[in-house]
Amino acid sequence: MNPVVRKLELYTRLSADDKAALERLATARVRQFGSREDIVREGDTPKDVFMFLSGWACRYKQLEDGRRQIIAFFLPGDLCDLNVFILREMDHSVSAITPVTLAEVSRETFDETLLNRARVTQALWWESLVNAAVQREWTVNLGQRTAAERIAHLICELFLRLHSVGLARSNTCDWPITQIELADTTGMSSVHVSRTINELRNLGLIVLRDRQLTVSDLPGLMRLAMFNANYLHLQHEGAYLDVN
Amino acid sequence: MNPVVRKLELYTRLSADDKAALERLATARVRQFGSREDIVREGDTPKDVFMFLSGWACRYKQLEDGRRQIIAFFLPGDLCDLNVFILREMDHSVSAITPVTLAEVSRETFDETLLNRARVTQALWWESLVNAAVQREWTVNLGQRTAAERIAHLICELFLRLHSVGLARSNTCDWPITQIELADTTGMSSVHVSRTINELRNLGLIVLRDRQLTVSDLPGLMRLAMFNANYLHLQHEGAYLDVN
DNA sequence: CGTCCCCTTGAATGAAGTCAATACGCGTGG
DNA sequence: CCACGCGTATTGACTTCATTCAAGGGGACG
Repeated sequence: MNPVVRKLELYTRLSADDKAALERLATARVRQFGSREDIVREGDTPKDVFMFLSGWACRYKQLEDGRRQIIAFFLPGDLCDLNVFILREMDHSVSAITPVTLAEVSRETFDETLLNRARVTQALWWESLVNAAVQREWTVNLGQRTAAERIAHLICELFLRLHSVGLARSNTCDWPITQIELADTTGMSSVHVSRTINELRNLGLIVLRDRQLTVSDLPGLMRLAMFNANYLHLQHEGAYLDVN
Repeated sequence: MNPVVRKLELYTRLSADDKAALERLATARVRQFGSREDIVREGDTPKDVFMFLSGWACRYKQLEDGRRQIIAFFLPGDLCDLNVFILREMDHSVSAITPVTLAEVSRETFDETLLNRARVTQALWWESLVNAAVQREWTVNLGQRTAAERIAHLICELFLRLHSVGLARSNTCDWPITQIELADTTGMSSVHVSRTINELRNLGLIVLRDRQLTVSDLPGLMRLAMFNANYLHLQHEGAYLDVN
């Protein structure tokens, strides 16, 4: 099933018609990007909404002297800035981490298709409010948590997010990000990321190898990270669907 | 003039009628909060949109063990989460820094009044996209910048934002935040904030006393912080109004 | 006039970064 | 098939930056 539909259905019930409309949007203009390829660059004029269908991507910003901060991860089912086109110019870049498939939807198509579908519109707002909440939590993560807590927190978040779109089997999921990318995400050096991951391994919380992550002790990891899932706002109308 | 109107006019031209409508919203249900008083608390059910009319406020999150991170500042003219009511529960708190005046607008009133005012709606989206961009920039700030750069960057941002709503006279503005709050914002200890501010003073970049900030050398401060104002998206349709 | 909060400064400690060497896996091309 | 190079991960030693602890000063306010 289309991961965007799957994700929005987490929040609200969609009619068959709603789903079909979303499905059409997600199949009309599909594009592929290679691993580590830029999808949009800072300074570009924003044109389309992106619906991420497969693979991992990230938002990032780069300082003049080369320091780079990853600002967000896009997983299948995620959407990118419903209203960017209001702004004249992108203030950040988006890049593929793995090979990525996404659907581009023009502003016009997007508006026409969804404007009078109240439930879809509401679900889209929910999605973008959750994105904002995630961004806030990342601020807390960088500002207050220690190295180990930061990494642990990020792992909890991504694991739960993957779970919510069916991309984690029991306690295992893909983990395509390198330690360098993890460093650029958590604001630490890659050397220290390596040491910190080892710490988590030695605590028996995770197993990480061959780009596969196993969370051996999710409660323990959450405790260490002081992870409170409330900011993901999974307690919603459609939550009952989680069981399926 | 109402700072919300002033701010939205930065972006787009509003008709006299639009302005009057906003003015009505901003005067109907006005509330006052004392210095350091909580305005909403994590866990509350979101009800209203807030329009900040005077004073400074902040969003913050607190970890179980007491560590606190300030996530955003609200200045006069700022709005708070147009769509929060979609979410069941607040995932963060909002607190006054100085005495604060704000207008509460219920979801219904908000929708009724603005839904068919296209320019106002667009301006409100612009406002919330800029908020998101600010949040992203804070992520970069915490993740990549050094102590001095962080403080310098924050000063640049707040100074420009105050300027854009007419709350800075030439190179001076109010600076009501304590060093402890600055520490909770920049993820450092208050001791180190003190030292870092002294560093900026000694470089001749700022003068800060009696809750008044003077930016003696804005270009220098921006250079130090690697401050790029693009994320504030001030290059918009209504920018010509800045001259007045 | 005392108390509380905020700011400042010094000295000791601790966390994370840098530098550097090594190891491993993977793909490419000889 | 093996050699090579490249990107990634790991580990140790050292340095740098920021925190913590502690003490003192100053202003606001009851």
